Amino acid sequence: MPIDELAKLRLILKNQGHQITKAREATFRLLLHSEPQSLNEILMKADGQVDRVTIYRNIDLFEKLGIAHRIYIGWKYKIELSDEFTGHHHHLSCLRCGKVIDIEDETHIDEFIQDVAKKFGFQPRRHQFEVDGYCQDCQSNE
Amino acid sequence: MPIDELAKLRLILKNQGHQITKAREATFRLLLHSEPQSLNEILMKADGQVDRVTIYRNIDLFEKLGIAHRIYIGWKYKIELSDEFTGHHHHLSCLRCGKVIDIEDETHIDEFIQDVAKKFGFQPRRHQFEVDGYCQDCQSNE
DNA sequence: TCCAATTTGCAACAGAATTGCAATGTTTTT
DNA sequence: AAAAACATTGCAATTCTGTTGCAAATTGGA
Repeated sequence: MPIDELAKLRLILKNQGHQITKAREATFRLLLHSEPQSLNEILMKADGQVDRVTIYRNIDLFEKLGIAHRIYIGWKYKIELSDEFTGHHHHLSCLRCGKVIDIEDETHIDEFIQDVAKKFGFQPRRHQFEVDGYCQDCQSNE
Repeated sequence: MPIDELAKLRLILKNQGHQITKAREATFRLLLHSEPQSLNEILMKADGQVDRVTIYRNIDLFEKLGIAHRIYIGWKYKIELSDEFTGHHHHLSCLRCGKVIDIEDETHIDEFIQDVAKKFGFQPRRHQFEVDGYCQDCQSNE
């Protein structure tokens, strides 16, 4: 029984006092079940169904509501749905072919954050961890 | 006896077949002994000594040669000289006051990267790790 | 269904980064 | 040390990315 992701979206919007609109659902669908995408890729896929500006605005809103967030891969950022929809994870991104591998083990990272936070009296809120390199396929013909 | 950073720069440029120019040295000096800076901050500091475009181009070159690199803090990116000049490290950045704390212990992170890389046959080249949260001073009056 | 409030799309704008090219500076060769 | 060969710079113009103002359309609630 797959959870209805759209229902979740509607719930979040409603609970936070925002309207449920076609454009928002469409924007959400552009992100759903997809690798992290650049804004440009998203705009391409949208191709006029939803206006450029509206997509920007709705993704901003999604970020504010914690529905989506940016990750930084190589030079650029990409958008992906947030932990609630995809589970918290990090990425290995290939510098050559651009492939993105999701990685999930948090143990080491959490440990590390705890250590460091304690040392500096810092209160961590979120973290970002990205590894760039070459994927199996791209190592030979690098 | 402090290492002459400029000499190091010249060596790298020369070895890779690039010219040593006033503009490149000036651009380098803008980065030296400084917190990570936004491109804008760099352009301000440069203030016409070196042309905007030239700074863009030289920082690109520095990135390609591994002399400098971008880090992402909050939404924006900043430029800093790379490990060879500053030592590899990560950052705790305060979401409220913007303060950046450098952190250095790598043990946990390196371990983790080794584990994961092995699992996926991935060849890591560089990694990025940023923690956002609230620094000691900003926790009370958050 | 009607009204108030929010959201959307368009057009215009602003800022960041890139490109083409002539002028300049750097390196190599003699 | 001068000339030739090549790389780099600065400027103007352009492209790309993201934002703003506002009228028209859509949404949610009575």
